[in-house]
Amino acid sequence: MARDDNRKAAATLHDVAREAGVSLATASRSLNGSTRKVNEDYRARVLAAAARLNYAPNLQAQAVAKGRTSTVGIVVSDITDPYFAQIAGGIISAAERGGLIATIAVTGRDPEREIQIISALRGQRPSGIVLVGSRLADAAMTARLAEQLREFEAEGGHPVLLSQRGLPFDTIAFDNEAGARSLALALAALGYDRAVVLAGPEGLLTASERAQGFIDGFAAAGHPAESITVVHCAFTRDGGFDAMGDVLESGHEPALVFAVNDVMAVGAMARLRQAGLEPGRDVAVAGFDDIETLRDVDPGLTTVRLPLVQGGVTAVDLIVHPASEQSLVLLPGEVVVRASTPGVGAAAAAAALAAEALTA
Amino acid sequence: MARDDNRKAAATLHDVAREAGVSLATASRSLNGSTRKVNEDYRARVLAAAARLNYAPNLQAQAVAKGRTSTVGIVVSDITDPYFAQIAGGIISAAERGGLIATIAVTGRDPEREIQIISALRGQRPSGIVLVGSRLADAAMTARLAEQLREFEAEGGHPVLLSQRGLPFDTIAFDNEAGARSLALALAALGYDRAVVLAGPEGLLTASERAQGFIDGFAAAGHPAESITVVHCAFTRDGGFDAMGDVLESGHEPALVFAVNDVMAVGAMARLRQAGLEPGRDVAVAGFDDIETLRDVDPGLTTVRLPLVQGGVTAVDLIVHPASEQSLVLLPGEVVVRASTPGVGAAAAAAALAAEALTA
DNA sequence: TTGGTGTGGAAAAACGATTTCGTTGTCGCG
DNA sequence: CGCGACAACGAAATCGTTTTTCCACACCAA
Repeated sequence: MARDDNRKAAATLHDVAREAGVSLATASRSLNGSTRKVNEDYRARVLAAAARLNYAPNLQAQAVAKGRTSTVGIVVSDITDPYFAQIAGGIISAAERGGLIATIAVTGRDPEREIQIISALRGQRPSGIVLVGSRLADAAMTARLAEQLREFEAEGGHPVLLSQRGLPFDTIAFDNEAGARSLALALAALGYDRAVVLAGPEGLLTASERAQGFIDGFAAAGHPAESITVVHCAFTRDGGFDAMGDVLESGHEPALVFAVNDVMAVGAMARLRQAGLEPGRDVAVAGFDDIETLRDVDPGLTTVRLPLVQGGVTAVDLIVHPASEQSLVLLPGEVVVRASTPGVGAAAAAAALAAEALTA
Repeated sequence: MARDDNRKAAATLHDVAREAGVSLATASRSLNGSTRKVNEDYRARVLAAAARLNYAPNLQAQAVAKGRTSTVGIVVSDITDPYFAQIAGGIISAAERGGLIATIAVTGRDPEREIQIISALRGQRPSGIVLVGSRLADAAMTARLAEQLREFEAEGGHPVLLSQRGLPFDTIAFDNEAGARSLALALAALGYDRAVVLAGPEGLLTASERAQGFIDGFAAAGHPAESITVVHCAFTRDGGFDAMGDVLESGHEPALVFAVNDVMAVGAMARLRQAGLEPGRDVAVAGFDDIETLRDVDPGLTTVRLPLVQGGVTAVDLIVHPASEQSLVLLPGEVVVRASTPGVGAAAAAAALAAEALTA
């Protein structure tokens, strides 16, 4: 049979009211929370009628009547990237817990598209928008984006920036700089005194914060800037892979490679293996993020664990319970040392000894 | 300053019309497609006014007026699982290309919650719902779910099932059985004649299809059912890890382990290492899905590549261009042999030789 | 000039909810 | 018995759109 037969319109509140023999207003009041009370008999009648008709309130109509929706818009660069997936997971589950519907859009890392998306999202009149991902150091673009967000805010919406600082809105950021600095200190303590930094694209704030933090940490440990070689590349697995290739082809075989995110680190490890070098033995590798899916790579990847899910949850919190003033939440990372950076020389021996003691 | 100062309501179509000095109808007709034509001068005036006021049409109101939205609802078990993330990525990008907004909800693998979500989603009046994830072999639950989906369809919505067969709606499925069978044949050709199957939870269709396909393939290669040990476990990384642990603790050290998805396979590999066994050398391991993020694990994981993104894209296609009859799309997988299953004995030597020839 | 036709614009009626406000009914108290 | 207070119901206004209806006008052919 063809499929648009026996199409029946969805039951409306009107239908429910008629079925229950009450007025529209009463039906509305009994079905959806209202400040006013309604007689228990009536409420029961309405609920029964609604169940009988399989009634589901038309959210769009509710939204028009109330002037606002219970939706939160999520904007990410790429949902297949586990970094964004984990953050989005936190946002979605927190939203559902708070009775909000999550809407999601992906920018593909295109700032122009990002602005379009925000503009389109405004039409949805969501109660909040969570914009996650890094900002490029492009002043003109940033200004246009800020303009859209300001407009959204003026209309009563609540924009939250996640993992990107510097715009005048509620912001949740991971402390990339401090995390990278701690990581550098930890690695220096393991005896590393030179490093190659796969630094991601120039102008991408998240990436440059991490690179800079690492350089600072190394400096604090007494290693001058010259001990570090910075290589720029895409912020992706392939970026790490290719950049590692460039380094190797330049004849350089580094003792330590720091990739500014885990996905890049994995790419770099793959490239090392392709060159016959074993990560963790011939070349130490460290990453950033502590992506869950990558916790089982071998050798275990030294990295900085970020509370990604918590970041998402906090963002929704800010939307549901807005503070009276603009807030900035800075979430710290935590260094996790694993087998990919075993250490060198005396420091390595000491570290191994400590590990031994720990297991015993 | 406190933040709800100078809140100005969003510009409405009414405002635009007044600003442009035309009627509401004219404004509507010039901004959104309509059958009737409008004078070019007027249209220009309206467009200019809209831009000036930074007008974004209220989608809820449009939806109420038109009786339908241009939204597609996505329902997944867990967005942080890369399997779902990749599918969702395909859906979202295809939706955006088609001018649809994507809404997303996660069930956390709870069938009860899944039904709730569908019901709530109906209230959004989306043009389509893509339900991705496996069905449990629970007849009562399935019937209730089908009831909700039927209702949604009757209201003019378009439900699509992705990666789960057997319900009377448009369906896109991956050919788990054939994929697993091919994998088993390939592994048998490599000389493996016994295997442990980490089979996921009992009653989860995707998992059991893969397990059964593998058993069939092994049988087709001449190895009887007794050559396979089936162990049930959760469909997650930890499930694979724990099940592998159980196997090892039972004193069994298998030559080949087939985990019914990649994430489980990675868990199993981690557990093997913990027991001092090197995957790919001491124990061969195979997975299923060919998750992108896991393509760089070492040793490379033998698996079956599924066109996950394409599955998502196809689902949206079915929503945008509905066929007149119910359709079933079966997407095939492709066996990818990597270093985690090097082969045994003469077969291994032959395989290595062939590989050699290929590189030369 | 007249009648038909095609095109554009203004006004009003949906759409499906919420919410305001007026009406009715009940109860307690003197 | 009458009055006021209070609770709860229902009619109608409202939200921001689309869509229909109807009117005005220009153009064309006879």
